[in-house]
Amino acid sequence: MVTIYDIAKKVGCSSATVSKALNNYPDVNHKTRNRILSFAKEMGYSPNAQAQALTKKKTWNIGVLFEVEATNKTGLTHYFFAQILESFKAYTEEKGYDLTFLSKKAGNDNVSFLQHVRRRHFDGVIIANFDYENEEILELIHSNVPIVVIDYNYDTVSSILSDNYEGLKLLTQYLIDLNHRDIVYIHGQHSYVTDIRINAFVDTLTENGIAATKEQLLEGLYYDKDVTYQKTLEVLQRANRPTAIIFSDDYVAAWGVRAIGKMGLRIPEDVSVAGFDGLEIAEMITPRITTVRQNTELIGIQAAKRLIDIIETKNHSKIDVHVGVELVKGKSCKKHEG
Amino acid sequence: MVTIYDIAKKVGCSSATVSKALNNYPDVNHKTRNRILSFAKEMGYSPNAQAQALTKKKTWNIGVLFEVEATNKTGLTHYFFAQILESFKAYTEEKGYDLTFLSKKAGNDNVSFLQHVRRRHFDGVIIANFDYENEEILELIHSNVPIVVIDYNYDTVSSILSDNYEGLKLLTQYLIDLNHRDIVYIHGQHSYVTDIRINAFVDTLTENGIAATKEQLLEGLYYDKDVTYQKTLEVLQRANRPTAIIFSDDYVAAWGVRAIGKMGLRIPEDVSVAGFDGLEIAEMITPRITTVRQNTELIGIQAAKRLIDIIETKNHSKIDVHVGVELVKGKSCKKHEG
DNA sequence: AATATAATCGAAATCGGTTTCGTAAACAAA
DNA sequence: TTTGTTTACGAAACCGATTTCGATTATATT
Repeated sequence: MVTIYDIAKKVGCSSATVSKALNNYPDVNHKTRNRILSFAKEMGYSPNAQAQALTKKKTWNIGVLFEVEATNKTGLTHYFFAQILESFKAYTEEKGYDLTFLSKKAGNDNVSFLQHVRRRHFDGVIIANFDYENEEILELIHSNVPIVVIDYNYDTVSSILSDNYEGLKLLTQYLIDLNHRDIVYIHGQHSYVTDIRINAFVDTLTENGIAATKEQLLEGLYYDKDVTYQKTLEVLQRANRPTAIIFSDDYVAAWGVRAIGKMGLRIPEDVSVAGFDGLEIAEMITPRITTVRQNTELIGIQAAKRLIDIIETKNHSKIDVHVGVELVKGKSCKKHEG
Repeated sequence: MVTIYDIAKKVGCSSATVSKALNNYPDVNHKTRNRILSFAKEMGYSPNAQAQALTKKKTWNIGVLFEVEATNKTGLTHYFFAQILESFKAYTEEKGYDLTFLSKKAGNDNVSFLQHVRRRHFDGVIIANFDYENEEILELIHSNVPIVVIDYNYDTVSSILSDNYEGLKLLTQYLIDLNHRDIVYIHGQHSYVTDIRINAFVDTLTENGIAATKEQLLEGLYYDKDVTYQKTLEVLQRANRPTAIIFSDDYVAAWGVRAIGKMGLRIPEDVSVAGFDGLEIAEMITPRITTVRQNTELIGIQAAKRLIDIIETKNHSKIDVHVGVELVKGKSCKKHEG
């Protein structure tokens, strides 16, 4: 590897001058600078990022914590989070930051997430994780590391969230407008976002003069097809079958559709179905599933912007960004005649 | 941040001794070592990865080049490659390596992929990219950086590949056994893998005494729903409609199914359909699509193993790993009566 | 007791950069 | 001509580790 010392030797100057020339310091003669620059190019010089990080206190590296435990869909293959990460990545890369996954191993030893961050000296960390109350996550959250969180809300950390209340309100109102009264919401496991959605669901029913019953809420698991399949069968076998089912997300909705078919029921003639997230899958299934699209691209960009802002201004203050959602009508809901 | 110098001061020894204690050198007294270790823990010491990388010539960092250009599904959201990356990530992390995406920006300046690698001093690089003949990729390939490539074959670089020949042979033979003679293969853009698959398709037809015609091969684009949709309509409007269509992958097959439905044709009664890759989508679609499952988990693991082996043994010799495939029968193919 | 050997430690060089500060030379102002 | 300013450069300290090698002390051997 070519170093600034190699260049200095060739040019006949000191390493300090080479460094200055490469970093556009004003106190380098024009001719000297040009000689240095052309030699650097000719010799194929690349600055050593580790050495630079040591002196400047900046690694141009962002840690990514995208772990989805408690489900069968992990991190990268999680349709929803993968989209967010994709968009986040595009923005941060454009700004010159590299993305590195946060793991619990570093070389030969086991480390906590925070320790990992301290070792690699990430400039910041982006978190999108289901298990938000995990101790190691909390340790990170309470550290002084620049952090942005997606889909959760901590007291002190900036977060990016879709307008989930609006989302479930739109969906519920849409079904009510289609004359549905007996709507079941198979929601995901409890979390900040889930609670908001449940509130929106119940509020909207209430606002429309419909008394919400306990039977209308069923706890499932986000992105878990098996649990959802069971819960769906359970609901369908009830004496008074609901006329509409809202699933926690599009992925499980797609499997719910299968369960409904298994029972010999038609969608939307016998049961109306809705999902959440706005995954492409919702479009691919027959019938196309009505859903609420979360703007994953914007979520990723906003998260990136906020994080880079924290990093570069050192202003850690909590700023939450809310991203709008959109009702996407498929072919899975129909006016209830009854 | 706590450094070894801080610890040395507290303990009353030199930084050299601290370093040795932390690295299990034999020439440190038992009591001294324990004092150092307990102080290190108490003070919350984390070694500085940059400083370590500078002296040891190892970053414990692997560069990831997962870019899928020329399609609408980019990197992370590419169902197939996301699965591979997920598995690759699990294995490499277990071995202590961190994964960092390779980009074309580093801090404030634009760099080539190779320059990026030189800056960050990645221990190795994993490549899974459609545009394998891209100049910057070739520059990387021809460098001395430890590299493993997925889904392509270079003269000098180790690669991991599914047995694509076997895959398309299984599929074609399956359709022939179902009495299909007029089978159209809407394959992906030309590449190492595509050519193998086409050969397998043609060979299998020939082996069964069926003369392959030009009309049976149509060039589409992997993971591009629009192109596929058009090509599918084109095929269906032919005077002599094929009885079976093999799509380049499950994703486009799912959209092909839609096109077929649009034409008022039934699957599998009017047309049999098959995909490739073994994506979950193939199972979610109605009818379930017959496909060839690529073992993404094994591909990821093998790639990780090979790369780490190159890194740790410094033996760059080209070793190719072939991963078996499996025919997965759905409900999209039916015996042709005619 | 004298010598050989083992155990323990630290000074110093090194990795590849950045940045401060002092200085010499060149130029301008008095 | 003397003084004051720029301009251009480099020595040296520093970032946070690792590692070699020499020195000192303690222990074992004869």
